[in-house]
Order: sequence, then structure tokens, then C-alpha cells
Amino acid sequence: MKYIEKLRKSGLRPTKQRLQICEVLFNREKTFHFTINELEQKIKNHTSSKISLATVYNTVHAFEKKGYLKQIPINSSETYFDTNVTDHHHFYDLKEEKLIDLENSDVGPINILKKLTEKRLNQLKFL
Amino acid sequence: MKYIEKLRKSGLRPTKQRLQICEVLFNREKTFHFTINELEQKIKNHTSSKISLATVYNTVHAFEKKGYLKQIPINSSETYFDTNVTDHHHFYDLKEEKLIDLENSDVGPINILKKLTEKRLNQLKFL
DNA sequence: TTAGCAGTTTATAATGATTCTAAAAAAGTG
DNA sequence: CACTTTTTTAGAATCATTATAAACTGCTAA
Repeated sequence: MKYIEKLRKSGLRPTKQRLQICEVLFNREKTFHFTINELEQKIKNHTSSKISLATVYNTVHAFEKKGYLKQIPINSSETYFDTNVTDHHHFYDLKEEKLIDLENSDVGPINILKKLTEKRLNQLKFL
Repeated sequence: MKYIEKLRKSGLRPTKQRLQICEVLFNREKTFHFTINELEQKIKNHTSSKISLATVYNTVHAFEKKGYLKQIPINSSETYFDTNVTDHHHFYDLKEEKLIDLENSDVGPINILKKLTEKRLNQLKFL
């Protein structure tokens, strides 16, 4: 399995559950967005063995901490994650109620005209 | 009271509770951000009579629906609202864990370089 | 002014995503 | 294999928010 090394290098033990979740999350062409419950469904469809909900939460947070997933700062009852961890923007389609990725190259530069120190800017997250 | 008319015009009955909440929210120089619990505290400090938590929720949602408040799309355990309903941006200060307003005039134009139809663009919310 | 209806408030229960807990299982190490 | 550490797990706990249903209030028409 190609994920065993990746996990070990990150200091995460390559358990059966983590490897299965890796398959579901990363073994595909395109990146995608998901909630924990959507991920649980995908896991169910993908494997016969059941993974506890707590484990799904644990794993997603572990992967996020290691930088393999990114949390999307959308205001929703459920938290969204993104397997695209490159620096990019999101748009939320109000009608279809789903997220759209826009790469940085799809969006022109955003210029902050107000005077803010460099240090200050680095600790700010654009919403 | 100056808020009676405003409420009536919106189709909201000017109840004692709503007027008190109006005082707390709108009778000030600057706009501000708040969570429901922060608002509840402010109400407690402002008046002697108690307003039920359910009423605070109801009122905030009613005001939001009428356009007097704006929900801020930040991912947090609590929902943030803004009394500044003008079209503007938010930055989230990761270190101080608080929101900062940036007026549109403080931020240069954001150019979407990807081809999206006009109609599509209107139903998108920038995150 | 008052009767009655619609809108509002309220305490409390319900909901639902997420986190906590503590015990069992699995992985790594010598 | 023995032993330590990490991980998994089911279920309980948490906490913001919403639903409920009864009491109350504001409004309006007679």
C-alpha cells in the first residue's frame, strides 16, 4: 500500500482504519469536499468492515493536523473538509448549496489597501 | 422610541423585548460583531428585566431576515452576527481570535478570472 | 373599549454534530 | 514473547441551536 509510508513519515501508525480512509480520501483523480457524515457513507460503500464514527473524527482531525486535509471555514451545521490542501479560494453556491473551488490563478490578486503591518497580515484569515 | 416605526414598517410588532434588543444592538456609534451569548450578556447589563434565550434567538433571526443583521460565515462553534450590514469583507485574526471588518474600499477589486456566467456569479458567496 | 385573532414570548424538551471517556485491541520495540 | 504506547471503539456527555406548546401581548374591527 502506498499510504503506509506516508502515514509512518507523519508519525501516524498505519492502521487498517487509517489506510481505508486514505483510500477513500486520496485514491482518486480529483480533490473533493466532504462532511464527516458524507465521508462515513463513502467508507461504508468502499469497505465491508465498519469503522467507528469516533475513529472517523479522530482520523480526519489527525490528517488535518498533518496538513493532508483542510477545514473549510463555512458556516454550516456540519464542518466541511477539503482534500485540496493547496492555497486556494472557495465560493459557496447559494442556490445549489455546494462549494466550488477557485484556484488562486482563477482569482486576481486581492489587494489590501488599508494599512496593516506585515506581521498583522500574516495572522489574518480572509473570509 | 425611534425603533417602533422601524419595526412596524418591517412587519415586526414592536414588543418590549425587541425594543430592548434594538437599543443594545443599534443605539451606538460603531457597528460590532457578536454571538448570541455575548448579546445575552449585553442585554443583561442593559436592562433589569430578563429576556428568554429563545426570544434572543428568535429576534436575531427575525432581524437577520429583515436585513438588520448579517450572519458572518465563520466556522466556529458559535454563530457570529454583524450589525454592519453593508457589503464588506471580514478578516479573522488567528492570534487574537477575533473578527476584523474591512470595508470594500479597504480591499482592492477581486477579479474572477475563470469564466463563469453572470447569473452563476450572482449566486456565489466568496469565502 | 373590548373581544378575539394573530403574532410573540417563554420554559423546557429535543436535536444533532462533535468531543470525551475508559476499556479493549493493535502496533511498535527490544 | 513481554511490554509500552497508540489507536479504536461504544456509549455518554456537551453545547449551540431549534422545536414545542402553553401563556401572553399587540392590534384591529365592531
